[in-house]
Amino acid sequence: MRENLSTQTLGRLPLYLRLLKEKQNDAVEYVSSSALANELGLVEIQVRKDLAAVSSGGRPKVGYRVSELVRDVEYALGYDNTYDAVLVGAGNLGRALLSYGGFQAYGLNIVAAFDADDAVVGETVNGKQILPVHMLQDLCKRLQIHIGIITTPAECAQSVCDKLVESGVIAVWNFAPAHLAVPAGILVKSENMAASLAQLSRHLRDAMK
Amino acid sequence: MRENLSTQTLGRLPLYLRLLKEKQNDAVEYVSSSALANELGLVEIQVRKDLAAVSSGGRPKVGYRVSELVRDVEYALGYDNTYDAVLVGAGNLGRALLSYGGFQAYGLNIVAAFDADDAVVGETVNGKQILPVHMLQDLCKRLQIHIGIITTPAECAQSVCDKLVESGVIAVWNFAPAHLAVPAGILVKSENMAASLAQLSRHLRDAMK
DNA sequence: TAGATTGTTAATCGATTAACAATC
DNA sequence: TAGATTGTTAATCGATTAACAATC
Repeated sequence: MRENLSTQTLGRLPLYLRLLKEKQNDAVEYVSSSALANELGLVEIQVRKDLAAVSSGGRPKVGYRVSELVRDVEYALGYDNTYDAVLVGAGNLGRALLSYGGFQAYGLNIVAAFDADDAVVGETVNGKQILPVHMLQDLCKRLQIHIGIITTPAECAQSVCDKLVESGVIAVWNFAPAHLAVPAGILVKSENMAASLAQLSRHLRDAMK
Repeated sequence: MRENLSTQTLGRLPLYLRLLKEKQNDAVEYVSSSALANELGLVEIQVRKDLAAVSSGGRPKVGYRVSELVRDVEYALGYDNTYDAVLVGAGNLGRALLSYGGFQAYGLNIVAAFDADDAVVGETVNGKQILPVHMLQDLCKRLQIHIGIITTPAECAQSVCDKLVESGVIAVWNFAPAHLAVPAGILVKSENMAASLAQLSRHLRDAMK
């Protein structure tokens, strides 16, 4: 059970977790690497490597204990803690994330949203108030918010990011199609839907001809 | 200008494109690899490698012609064609994607949505009708839809995917947290928000102690 | 014991980075 | 010409895969 996981391994852990919880529901006690690999479209040796990185291991001939694996994977994913977050930019995407609610399971709790547009300020989405953006910094500091979600247009993303960092945010989840520059020690994770779309488009073009 | 791009390179192309278009707006004619690298937080040699893979190249001492690069990158991304798509699962996330509208710029046109819940069937989101899911296959075949977007709960994702593939869809954009098995030749691109969240959670936990 | 399954060590593969040559 | 910038070839690095040993 190492401390440092590769980004690749970390990215596969949620897939394992979902499947493991399904097994748990079905009262399955042990699972083998080949079973997991099969259901997830991976190769078994990769599954073993990944699991070895986060868990204390399985038993030859028996496999891995599901309950143990669930616990270890959840710990590795950081889902054992819950963190408060703010969201900036209450447009379509921002509202969708506010409404979604499923993030709780991942340890993320959005406490408030902010927008620069007075027309939407004051609204409530899924029990979360949309506040004017000038209140952003004060609230982050007061509530000691450490995660910021950016769903603004690309033009505002950097300045919003700067404000968040200034107010104590150390992890930024960025949905704006912009590169964000941050000081060392701050993590920016950008969702890159354009990249996914590009893969789809190319596949289609190649398949069509 | 090769035909086969690595997934990594493909993933960076949208970042270049956004920046290049900004330059174009500002009437900048030439740009160097170091300028691009700087603004995107990359190293210049990587920028040159990426651009070499999609464009016929720049001029020493001058740099790359912005207009040429925009054209070549767009082509590489497959944004020169527009493809019709259907969306299945008109929940929070599904509606958000329907409303978003920004996908047009990436060559994606969502023509209709489907849902299993009669309560939402008949509604219109952003001019797009929500149809009952039993009409899915017929419509896909009739309109020759080749892209399917899955925003259902995880439990339904595989069966929806099967239906899409049966009806001629060859590229699937999957937002459900589930692994989808498909025949050879079909591309599944899964958005993995849980993986991003895991990175944020871990960073926070590490930073906190 | 034999066989299934995990875990470790080595080999391969691909992407990134470095060094340097080519060019305007 | 000199210097800046691109492009190519080689080295490094990390992740995946393969071979095989350990274990129940």
